[in-house]
Amino acid sequence: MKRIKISEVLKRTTFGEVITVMGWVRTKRVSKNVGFIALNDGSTINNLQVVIEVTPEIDELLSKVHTGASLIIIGKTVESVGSGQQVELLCSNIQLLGQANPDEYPLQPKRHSLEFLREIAHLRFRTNTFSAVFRIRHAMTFAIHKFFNDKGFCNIHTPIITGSDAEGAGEMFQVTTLDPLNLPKTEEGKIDYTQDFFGKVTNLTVSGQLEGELAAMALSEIYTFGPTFRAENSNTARHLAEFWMIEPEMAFYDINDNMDLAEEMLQYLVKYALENCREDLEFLSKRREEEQKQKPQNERDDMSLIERLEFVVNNKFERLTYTEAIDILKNSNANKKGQFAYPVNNWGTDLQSEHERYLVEKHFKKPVILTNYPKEIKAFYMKQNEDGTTVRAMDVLFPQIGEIIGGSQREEDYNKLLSRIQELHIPEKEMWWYLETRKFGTVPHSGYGLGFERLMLFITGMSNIRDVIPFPRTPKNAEF
RNA sequence: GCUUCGGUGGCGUAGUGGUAGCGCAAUUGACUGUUAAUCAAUGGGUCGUAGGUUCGAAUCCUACCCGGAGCGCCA
Repeated sequence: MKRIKISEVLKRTTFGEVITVMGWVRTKRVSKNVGFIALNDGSTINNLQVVIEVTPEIDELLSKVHTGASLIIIGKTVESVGSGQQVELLCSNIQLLGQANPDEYPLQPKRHSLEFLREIAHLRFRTNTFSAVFRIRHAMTFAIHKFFNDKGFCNIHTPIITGSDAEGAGEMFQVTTLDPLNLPKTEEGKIDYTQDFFGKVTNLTVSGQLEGELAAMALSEIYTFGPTFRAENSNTARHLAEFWMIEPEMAFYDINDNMDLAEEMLQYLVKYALENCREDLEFLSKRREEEQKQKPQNERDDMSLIERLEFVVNNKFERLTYTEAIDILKNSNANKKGQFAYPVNNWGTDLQSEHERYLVEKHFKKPVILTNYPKEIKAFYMKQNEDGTTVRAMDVLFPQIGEIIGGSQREEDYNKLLSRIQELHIPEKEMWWYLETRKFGTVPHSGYGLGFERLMLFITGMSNIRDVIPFPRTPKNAEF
């Protein structure tokens, strides 16, 4: 008989049908005449209660059924006698697919720490928290494609292996098939990469932006959604060595169009989660509330997870320039009282995490978009303003996580772009194809990068980025 | 990479010089409907690793490994 998913069974309002379900045991409670199994198949956070009338033969089988075991159950849907669920399954046949020895199976019906579950990432999908997180992750992936598709954007697959070492976004992982114990050498004694697989040095991409711009110069509005790799030795709850990034690039968009798109997209995605992942969000919201109780009063959230998501959907983001932000920070009580580890004195220095958090969480109490940063602290490809000192960059700052989006209007003027490349000693020869877009039919254009896992942190209320990607890659950790 | 806290049964932890205790989970038994059931009993630890100090080390010292938080780099 065909398997019916538990998410479907739980929606039923008519009873009496004999059906087959399959799943994993969450808990088992057996007394003399009746037993209960909470069965979960991952289709929903909720379990199906299976009711079993205990006979000697069944009792023998049930003694092998523990938390984590997999079962096929054939039974009749009945209206629940107990509270806690509407429908339950009266078991007529039970088949044990796979046992889970309780002496070895690490997930027992009790609270486990996220740190412990991270060490058993192969099994953590089976917990409520992680199944909820990864169902939401899927929904967000789908919503991103839907958002851009509905707007007529074209999804572009940019390369994962890149021959360009000038993407300008951080340390790279080298890709090579050379034997490290027997490297071919040139006459000068350097490594001879002409003998490597691609005949040159190649790396894993740190950004698909430059290639994305090429596509936007013909298709007008494109986006990428792929993995990116940074070999930075970053040890924080907000960084991964392998993460997923969404990078739209739009021809004929100026910085304001860019901000409008970023804001509309973020609100769309949060709204999509609220409308399509309600049960999982409610579970995570409660989970976070429990977690908050462990913290001192002054460090606790002022809103629940769901309230915070609703707040973002219903309020415009605050937009201001870097210069305005510096003024606010300089004149803030926090600065005057010396509460910042890095006091704000000078225009021109980059904002620290504490400053971004002050603006978002204390001053405006809503998402903030900062624009027009000093050119010295931003990338070479950003459009230079007429003042000669700032560029049309934009950072979207979110509560709890800080920078969720970084973007800019791109410099479309060939000569200005070239002189910036030369000033920063970026290998000009490597950039020939990028420069040619400004040589032939250049147009004003803009784009940004959204860190997918940072979005996931915000949506799920999880506090460590390693808990919103199935198999996190961080310094000294590539298990599984 | 820096700062800081930590590593004790499967998990969460107490124990700051005299050779380990608690809670949860597990196991067994009881219970005619439970909701991470309840009640009773039982088993389980060379205290991260290596070295040192001491009559004696989970506890003090040194080095290393691993994890958390914060910072830097950024998405």
